[in-house]
Amino acid sequence: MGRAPCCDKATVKKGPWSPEEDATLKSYIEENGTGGNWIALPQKIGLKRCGKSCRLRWLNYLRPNIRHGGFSEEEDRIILSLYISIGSRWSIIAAQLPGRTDNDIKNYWNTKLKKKLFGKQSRRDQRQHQFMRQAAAASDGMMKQEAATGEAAGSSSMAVANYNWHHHHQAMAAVPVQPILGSIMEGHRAGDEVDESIRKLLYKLGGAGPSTALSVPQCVPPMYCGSPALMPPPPPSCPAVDTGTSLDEGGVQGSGVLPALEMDHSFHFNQVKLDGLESFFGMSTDQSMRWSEGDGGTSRCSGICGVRPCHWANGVW
DNA sequence: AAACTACGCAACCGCAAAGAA
DNA sequence: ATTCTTTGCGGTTGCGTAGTT
Repeated sequence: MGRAPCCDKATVKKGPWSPEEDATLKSYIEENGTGGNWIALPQKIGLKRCGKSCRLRWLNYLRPNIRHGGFSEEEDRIILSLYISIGSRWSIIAAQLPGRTDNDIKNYWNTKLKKKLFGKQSRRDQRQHQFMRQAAAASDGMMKQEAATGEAAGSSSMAVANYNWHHHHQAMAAVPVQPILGSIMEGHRAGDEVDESIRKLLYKLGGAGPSTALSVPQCVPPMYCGSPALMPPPPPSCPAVDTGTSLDEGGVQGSGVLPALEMDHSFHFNQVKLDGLESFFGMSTDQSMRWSEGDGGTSRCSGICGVRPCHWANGVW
């Protein structure tokens, strides 16, 4: 038995909205609000539209103070750093950019920003796409682990959503996007721009103490990225997995020193993404982790921890 | 000028979470 | 505690348009 459709697809209108439909929906909501029930709304106002479609139209287009296009450099930076930090959680990213919708940001990322950052090479683009999916899956796994275990008190998503990124990015405003990426690639030097705000955010995201320099092993199964407390014991054959290896000591491309070492946590969280970035820039992949989907959806880490390969599968090293 | 390709954006789809009954 | 409904989200698709051959 299939899933019940949210509306009668035979009678419901699809495709682009007409100005009349827009006007009907807009004027009704402005006068009466949504009534707390999107499903019932279109019938109430005589629109042959699915409730979900109405909601989407309102949120992405008709809502007051919506801005389309014309993303500023600052917005680029915000999107970039949030993407690196939390992945494709567009609604959270949108919450930091007043007037922007998640759909807009998602489209902007997919069509422009990604190319702006990574260049426009189709082969690489494909690899990147694949890598992004894997990275997102890894991030998701981690976030879900946290949610399931009550880590990151108060829910990571909410914490990020409530965080004021403008504050942080005012401090970063002088740094163009490319150099930010560059600094990440060089070992996460963010220089003096890293301020208290991001520390707080990462604390919320990862649950580490606000002044704690995290120590994380270099080879971590995707579902544990960023959650050292949840990790299984290290593989006995993995020399890099000791208790004191933090990223600035060689975690990712080596030697950079981040003033606020709490950043380690965030970057480790996204190490898989950064590894992907390395490959796009033609940097060595020898020491990059390679995530691959195991049989039956099991995530595997085929990491090469410095010297010897280690392997995580099905909950064991 | 026509055919083809790439791009950008709006909208749809399906899943999962949240809330109500 | 369970089931059902609604909402929110992220991924994907489809269409119109601009650019290229």
